[in-house]
Amino acid sequence: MSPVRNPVKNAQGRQVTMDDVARAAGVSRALVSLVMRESPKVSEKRRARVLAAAERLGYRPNAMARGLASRRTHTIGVLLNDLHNPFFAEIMDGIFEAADELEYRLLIGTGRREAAGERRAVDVLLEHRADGLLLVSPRLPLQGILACGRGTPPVVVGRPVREGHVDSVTTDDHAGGKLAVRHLAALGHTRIAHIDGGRGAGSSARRAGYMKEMAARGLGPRVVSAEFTEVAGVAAVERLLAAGELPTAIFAANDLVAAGAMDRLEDEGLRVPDDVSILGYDNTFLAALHHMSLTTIDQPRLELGRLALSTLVERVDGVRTKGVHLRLEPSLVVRATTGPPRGQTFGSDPISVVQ
Amino acid sequence: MSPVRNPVKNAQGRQVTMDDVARAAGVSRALVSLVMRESPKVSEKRRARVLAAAERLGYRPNAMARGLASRRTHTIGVLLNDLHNPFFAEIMDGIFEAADELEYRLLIGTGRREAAGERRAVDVLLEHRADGLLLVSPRLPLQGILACGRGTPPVVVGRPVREGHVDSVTTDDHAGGKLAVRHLAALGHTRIAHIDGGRGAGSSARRAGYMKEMAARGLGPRVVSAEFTEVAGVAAVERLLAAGELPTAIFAANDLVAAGAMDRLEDEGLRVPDDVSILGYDNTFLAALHHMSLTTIDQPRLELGRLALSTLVERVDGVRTKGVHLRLEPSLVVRATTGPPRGQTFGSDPISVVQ
DNA sequence: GTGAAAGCGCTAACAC
DNA sequence: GTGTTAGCGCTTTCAC
Repeated sequence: MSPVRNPVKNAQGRQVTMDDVARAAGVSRALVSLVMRESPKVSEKRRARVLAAAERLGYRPNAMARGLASRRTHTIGVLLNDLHNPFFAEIMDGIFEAADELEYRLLIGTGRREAAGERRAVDVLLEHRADGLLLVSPRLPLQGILACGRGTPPVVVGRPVREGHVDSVTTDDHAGGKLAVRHLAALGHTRIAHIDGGRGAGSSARRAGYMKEMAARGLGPRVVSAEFTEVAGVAAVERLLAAGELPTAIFAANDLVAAGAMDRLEDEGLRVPDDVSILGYDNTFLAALHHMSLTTIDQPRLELGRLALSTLVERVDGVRTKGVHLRLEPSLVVRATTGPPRGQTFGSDPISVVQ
Repeated sequence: MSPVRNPVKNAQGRQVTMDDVARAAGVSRALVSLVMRESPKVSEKRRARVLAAAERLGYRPNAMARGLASRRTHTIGVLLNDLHNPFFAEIMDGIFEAADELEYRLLIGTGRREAAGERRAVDVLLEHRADGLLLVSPRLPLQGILACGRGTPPVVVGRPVREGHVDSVTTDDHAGGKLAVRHLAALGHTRIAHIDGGRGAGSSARRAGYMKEMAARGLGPRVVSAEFTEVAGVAAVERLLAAGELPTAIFAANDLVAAGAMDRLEDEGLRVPDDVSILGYDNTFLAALHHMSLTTIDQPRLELGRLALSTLVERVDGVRTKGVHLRLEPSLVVRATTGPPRGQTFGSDPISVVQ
């Protein structure tokens, strides 16, 4: 394990360059370049000489010069919105993993949760000549996304995009919404409300799935509009309470909303799941916290991130030219916050996975 | 709000360059360069002409070429370890905020939680000629950190570093540990155990603070070794249980550990805080979840990240040459998981902030 | 204020 | 296998 090397200065007080290494090793600069790029057509003897000289001088290739000359940066620009939501942190985990494996660097920009900020952030990523763009649940209008398309391939994760040659990787949120209703209905619930995620990515599909499955079962839907935060969950339950329309089960837009909803209910002296069942979405580590033990719809977050990055790299490397739209399947994870409605013993085992 | 522009091709099928803009505007390339850098010594008329031409052609400056020529990238390399822990996600928030404001880009590398991985990641950041290095709770041995020092200034956040000209930004964890004991002792506890964070950053200082304050009060310490995760918290309580040495209060290394500990206790039929009080560390959003409502020691996470970045930029910009070691004060946040020990009504109000 | 010329450190043809 | 020669797109003296 050699120590971390570092761009050291040469005699002239500048950083060490290939020329310095070439001179020290008594070869030409081109040869050094070949060695650095691990070309097979260099004799073992010279390769060793060059490597030794590089090590001795503390040479470190200059990625910018390399990028300028080769027109490839091996850098992926990532547009990120909201690190607060653990869902995104977990997607980033997958992105990091795949980037590491495929030897790509990550340049990360954030849009401060506004479309205008995102535009500026994308601008910056493009100025750095990222080889590709990874847009994580962007708020950016679709048009802006498409504009990125010329020159630098984009892939959107977490938000369905059908148009253009923009790749996308998502979870089937419509199916997820249906899954949620099916589970609750199977437990015997008929009054199932949905607290939605407003204009957040994936929200409308989840809501549509909910609506569809409710209708299919002849149940009356009840949607409370909110957004993807805990406080929104609290407020939504407040409205339900105020309207005197408390359902026996609530399908929340995501785990954070579910947490907020649950808190508010418990404040009211209501018990989960005895009085009201709660179902979340995402299956972030939050839901898995033993203390929370939230029944939820799982999105394969790591896989989502990994797939997004590798899909992008395929495109960047020119392995593929056709657009793809990958859609992963959500799944139900039953924990402790859902059960049969009050005074009803439904089915055999309420804690079973219902597809 | 103009649409996202993008490096468009010129007549020769290459990206649009300054030369193209210069030609289109009927000026020299140097003039375009001045305009792009917002130099004041360009006539208003020409400036407008150049800007219009650039806009029309979809010109976007090439950050690599710029970096090569100017020897400044306006990019900060960030070494990140563990996005899982919300503590780091919240620090990143602060870093992003400050970077945005100071117009610096963030190149982010991750070490896969091992020192060797970190070394490689730092290598990459250095190859990209980041202007400075931000090391977030690095596992890297100190020597490696110091090696980074020549050429590229580093600042470490979340881990105390006294040597060399390495800047650091931390919370006073020693004080935090004392704060924790004081609160619990003031509530009347005498059997206070500490589940520590093992070799994690900040762990030893928290433990030392705990030890010191316990000794100062003539109390016998009890430390269970663990790490900064929920499962470690579960396991630690398990050991306490197995040893038949359950204390009346537990000071956990961080909020995740506290969550794990709490779960395990409740599984055992014990109630928090009636049977055992629990105190966390970090004050991540997790602790604030109403459902959790964890008493904890607050680290100013956003401030930590912001300060780290601005400190680094000061150094990069040459505003400062002396090393600094900033240490922020932790503070106690009382919520619902601490109270007087069983059968004891201590003091006037158990839910008061005790310094 | 403006333009010409010389690099920044590297890759990529192409000869040998 | 190895060296030579042009650039990559920009900044930066330095004259004018």
